[in-house]
Amino acid sequence: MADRPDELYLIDGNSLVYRAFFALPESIATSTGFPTNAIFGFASMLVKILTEHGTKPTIVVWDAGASGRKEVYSEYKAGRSTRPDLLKEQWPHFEPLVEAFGYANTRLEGFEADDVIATLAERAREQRIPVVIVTGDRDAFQLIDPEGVVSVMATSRGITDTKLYDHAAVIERYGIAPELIPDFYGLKGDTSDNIPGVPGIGDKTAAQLLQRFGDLEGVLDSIDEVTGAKRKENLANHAEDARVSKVLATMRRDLDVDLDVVQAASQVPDRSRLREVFREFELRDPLRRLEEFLGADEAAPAPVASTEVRARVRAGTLAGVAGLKGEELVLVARPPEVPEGELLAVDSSWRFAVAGGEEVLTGTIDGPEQLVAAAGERPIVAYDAKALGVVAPSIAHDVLLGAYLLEPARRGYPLRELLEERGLGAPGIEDELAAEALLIGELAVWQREQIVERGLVTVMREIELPLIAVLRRMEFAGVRLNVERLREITARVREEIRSLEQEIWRLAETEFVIGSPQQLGEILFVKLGLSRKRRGKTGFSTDARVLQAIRSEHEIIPLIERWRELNQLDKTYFSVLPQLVDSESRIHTTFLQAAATTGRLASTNPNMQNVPIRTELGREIRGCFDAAPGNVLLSADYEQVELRVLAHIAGEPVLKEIFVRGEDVHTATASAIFSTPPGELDLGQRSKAKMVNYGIVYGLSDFGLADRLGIPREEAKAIIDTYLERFPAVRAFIESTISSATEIGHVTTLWGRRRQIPELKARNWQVRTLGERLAVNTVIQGTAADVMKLALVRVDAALRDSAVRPILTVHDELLFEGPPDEIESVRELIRSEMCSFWEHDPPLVVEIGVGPTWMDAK
DNA sequence: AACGTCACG
DNA sequence: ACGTACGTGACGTTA
Repeated sequence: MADRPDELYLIDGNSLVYRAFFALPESIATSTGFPTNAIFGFASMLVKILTEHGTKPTIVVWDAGASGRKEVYSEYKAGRSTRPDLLKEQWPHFEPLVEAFGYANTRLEGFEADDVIATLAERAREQRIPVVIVTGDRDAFQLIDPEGVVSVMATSRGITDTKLYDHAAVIERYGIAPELIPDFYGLKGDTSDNIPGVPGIGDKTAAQLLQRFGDLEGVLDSIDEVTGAKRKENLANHAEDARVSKVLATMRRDLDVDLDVVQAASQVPDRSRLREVFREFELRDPLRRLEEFLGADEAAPAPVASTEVRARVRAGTLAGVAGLKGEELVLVARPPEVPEGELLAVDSSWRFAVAGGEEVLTGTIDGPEQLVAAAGERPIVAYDAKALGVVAPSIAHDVLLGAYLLEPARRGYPLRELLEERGLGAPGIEDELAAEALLIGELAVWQREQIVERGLVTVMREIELPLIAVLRRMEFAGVRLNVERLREITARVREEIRSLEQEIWRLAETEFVIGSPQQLGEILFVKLGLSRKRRGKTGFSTDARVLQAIRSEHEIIPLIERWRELNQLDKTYFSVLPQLVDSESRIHTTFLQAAATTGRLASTNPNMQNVPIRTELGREIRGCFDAAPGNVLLSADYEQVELRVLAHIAGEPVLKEIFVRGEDVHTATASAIFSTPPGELDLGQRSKAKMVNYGIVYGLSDFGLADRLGIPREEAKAIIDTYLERFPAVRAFIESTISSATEIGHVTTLWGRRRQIPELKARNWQVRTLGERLAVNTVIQGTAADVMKLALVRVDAALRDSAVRPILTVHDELLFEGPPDEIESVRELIRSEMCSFWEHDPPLVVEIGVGPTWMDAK
């Protein structure tokens, strides 16, 4: 924090404001409805810089023209939509905000902020004053110098996500030095500024060409040596475009800016004005962080909570709402079926609406704690209650989950869409949130009827609703990542990637982009003439199966396979996970409860459900997820849930028997279908049987099985026929599932979760057979999902008084963390909670492992 | 935005 | 006559 005191911050105002505006939902607004998304994002950014780097001399630069670029290229920034109205309204408020921070605003008529910043940075650099440029525009990287005087803080995904780039970081990210950034954009273009570049050249190719030929002119001079006929042609035809693009992307450092960088920048924040502005725009979270930073030495600020409602009909208070004063109530028509006092809606900026009696109270609060206090014991009806970030005491209904249970095959469930479909429009209330609350209420009423009608009450009440809080706690707990260990592996792997890359290029006799399936296909199947297998829409397939098939034809293949494996791990884990850890080195995924059509959960940002395990290196990555000091991990896996579910639902005696006896199911299946005693089977037969077992679950066909096993279709058909003969109840199950689904249009799981299967009605054979597979698979996979979700709810409840907590679920596995002795003492409790609700034949079996890391626990 | 590829269950 | 195993999410390339 207290690094170099005299670091100068140069902020590209336009860039950050635009980013904030487009990155944040338009629904962010004050309680009077004034849009504040850009203000919120911009302020958050400034607060972040302030709290993380301290009070620094800062200049915010604004656009005041196009720096003559339009004359160079008339289409410059064409196609960029004019400033939206919602942003226009916010525009007058940025500069006063900057002033309140004590920062200087500046602009130069006729020029873009970019060039002013470049000029100021250049001046500072000459005086060897360290500069940090804050912007969302990547072309600013060209200003970074090798001496480490000028660096760039770039916003990434969101708005407060930033990364600091120095000379080395740019090379690492782009493969070229900062000085070459204009050349780089000259080649690849920049869609956001409508800079054309050369068609067909993206990041990778541009970097590679520059590495090879030095700079843009070098590339254009050596077009003959460039690989690929099309690329050659494009370069030749668009050489002039590239030159113009480079000029457009080059920042001017020689403007006549009348400003003393040191003097202008050094001001003190005006605390009371800051508070005033933040309060005016109801920027609660940023204000809280700001207050923390400014310190408690000053007089305690007034509470932020406030309520304001336009359509005031009568005044009153709502008992039990803590921390709120001076509310005004709106009288509205409440849907009579919504029980009194249910809290109806909260949005992401902590505005809320409560239906109480015949009133709806709207207002704003500070955050989660206050919401829980305000809700008290009253049940909540919300849209995506988990996303509120609070573990609410009682959730009566969630319209997101309701929509999901009613139509699990949909892609998404945006609230607007759900309301629109029900014909729920504006109810004539001015306050938007109050209106939304009522609409959600009405939607909830309708959904509840439908849920009853379709037999979904159990799934909703016993599974999905109780699960919300459990998932929220797991997300909140997170999983610890041993960053040190991960870094060691990273270094090793990147080294290997580099040498593989060299070797691959050497064998190919050209430096191509290995990660481009198109270029790789060209090399393998045209240049090297290896056997072509499948084709995709755009060219030859080069996927793992194809490579496997032609592995012996050329020594380059194994290298490519290895490169793919390593490169994927590098990009997906090594370069991402360290960015995601919190201050305690923990990673927090988000579980998606309304995503998978079968009823399974999904996980995102990061996806913790596809962390590698099957390869050696994959296991090493799992080994990086460990328990906090003084704790261990416990992993509890259901053994063969899906096949057990199949055995139960189909009522298949032979399959049940296998499980009851505790035999290896694949070996036993092999013995049955090959009519061979288990002891005389070879490994190939077991793995064939395994394929068949999975195939059954997925809705197999002879064609698919033959393809996977690499055997003739007749043989595959024979295997399947024998299987279905030996397990006749499975055949009956498949047939009856399909015929009933065709008749009634849907299938259900053991707990009543339901999926509509319109595919079965399709005229197209391909779609119809897909429907048949979906029908069978959904019953099995969906029931297994029910099992896991129920287990989670039960185990979580059983562990309420324990120091052991669930932290992850991966379809048939649960991961827990806790002190070793406690872990031992709850081990059997976990097992029994996971199995005892399933009083069926065959029983469920759980395998438990304990260890310091996720890998050891498996 | 579409496609290809690949990680998991 | 058709030419596929089910369910996810993340990443890179290319258009």
